[in-house]
Amino acid sequence: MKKKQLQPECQHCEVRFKSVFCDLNEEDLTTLNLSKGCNTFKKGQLIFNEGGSPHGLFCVNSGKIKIAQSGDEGKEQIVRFAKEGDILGYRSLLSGDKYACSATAIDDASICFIPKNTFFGLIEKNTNLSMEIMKLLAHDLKKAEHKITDLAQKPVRERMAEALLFLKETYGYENDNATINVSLSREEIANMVGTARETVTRMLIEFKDDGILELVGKKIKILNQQQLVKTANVID
Amino acid sequence: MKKKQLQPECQHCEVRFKSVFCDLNEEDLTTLNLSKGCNTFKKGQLIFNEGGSPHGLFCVNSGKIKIAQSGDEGKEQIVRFAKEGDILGYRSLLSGDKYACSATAIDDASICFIPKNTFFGLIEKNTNLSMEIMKLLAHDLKKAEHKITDLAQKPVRERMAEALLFLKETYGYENDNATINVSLSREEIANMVGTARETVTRMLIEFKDDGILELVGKKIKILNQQQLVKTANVID
DNA sequence: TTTTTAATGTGATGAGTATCACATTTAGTA
DNA sequence: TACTAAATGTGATACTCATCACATTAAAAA
Repeated sequence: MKKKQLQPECQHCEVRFKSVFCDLNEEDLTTLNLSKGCNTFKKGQLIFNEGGSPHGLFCVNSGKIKIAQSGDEGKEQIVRFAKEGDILGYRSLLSGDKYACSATAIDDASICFIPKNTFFGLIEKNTNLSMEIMKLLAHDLKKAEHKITDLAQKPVRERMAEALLFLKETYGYENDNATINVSLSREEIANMVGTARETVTRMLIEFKDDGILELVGKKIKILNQQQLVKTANVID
Repeated sequence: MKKKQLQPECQHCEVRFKSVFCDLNEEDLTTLNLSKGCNTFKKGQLIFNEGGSPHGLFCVNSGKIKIAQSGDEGKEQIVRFAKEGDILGYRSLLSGDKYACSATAIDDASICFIPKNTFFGLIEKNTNLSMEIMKLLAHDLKKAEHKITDLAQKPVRERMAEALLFLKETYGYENDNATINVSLSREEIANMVGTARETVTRMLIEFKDDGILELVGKKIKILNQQQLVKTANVID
């Protein structure tokens, strides 16, 4: 029986090349590897909590994560998602704030933790890493501002369609090349779109009746992507 | 008669200390000064346009600027504001995209332009500058995600109150220590809050009737800040 | 399995706010 | 100054979508 590799090495990390650490040299990689720790999280488990102090950076080995903040009367608002190769907690770490969001596993996940000092040390040495982080933040900001415009101006039906396309972009398809590779509750979808759970149910059924989707439990299969794009009414 | 200083020097720039360039050394400052150009913009004038290619960074000497994108059916959505000491166009420049927003002067402005190469050169040399940019982006992202949650969950009245507090934070008061130091049309306020022009009118009158505000033309005077904060229903 | 709990579906109802149409005021221009 | 255009105010109306209440189904626990 093969021994379970609880502490994978950064030098041989498969997802590193998809990450901001893709260009690190051997020396830095060793530093990173020696100071990092790896943990597993069960589906539903909290990774970090809104209001807490960041002590480092999380680096996702595998699994799916939602990043959300609590709004009016504690209602969850999902603002981002993460997957393997993504990092978590960088926003708060860089701005020096407490966490403005919490991160929760929406699937079993394996996540490394990189202490604050190690991370800042790497940034200081490594212009390329800084650049990657800036690109990441700039990309997040673009997405966020696009979402602001959507929320302010688009009806639920369009936002719903756009959300499904976004989930497909983020997590891809299952083997059938049609089913979105993530399971979210209707409520989570609502908290992502900015609507009520009941409205999500109704919209999904509408889309199904229009022949755009097929629904099997929490799984969503896209039957007519073109129609979905049209429904989303996206310009870009 | 004193000669008009069309090309102010970075070395003696008053607003530099409020900016991301606050820690630049003399050498870098000279580089910056030699390659930069300075322009004036009239109220209403476009500084850069959504869809255009960024060739550099703008640095605001004086004036007030709105950063907006066009959403559904071309409707303007204001996503950020800028003032003296702020930089413009960094998001697109860093992510390598075309401009996702346009920037327009909402007051006569004086703005320097820093060529792309100069800026990236400075970033490469200057860890501290990178860090400042990262902080800036992280801060913007935090604000944007907060706004997402607001738009998704709060009623117009609360968002309206929050917008007024935000404008006061950004541009401060006039000499009377009560009037918000910026003039926006009702429509611009609507495009900031994510509501209709008519609703802005009604909300402002509501606030006035509640004794929270005084309205003189486009100027808004805050009479009862405490009540305004309560109305905004902000947690943080 | 049975029992319990959570998640989802469904119809009815109403609140919040957009939209429309037009009056009125303000600002810009001749 | 008068004239024109733009911005703002105002009431009526309509419509999207949240909310509530409850039925139904699925998942978890006993």
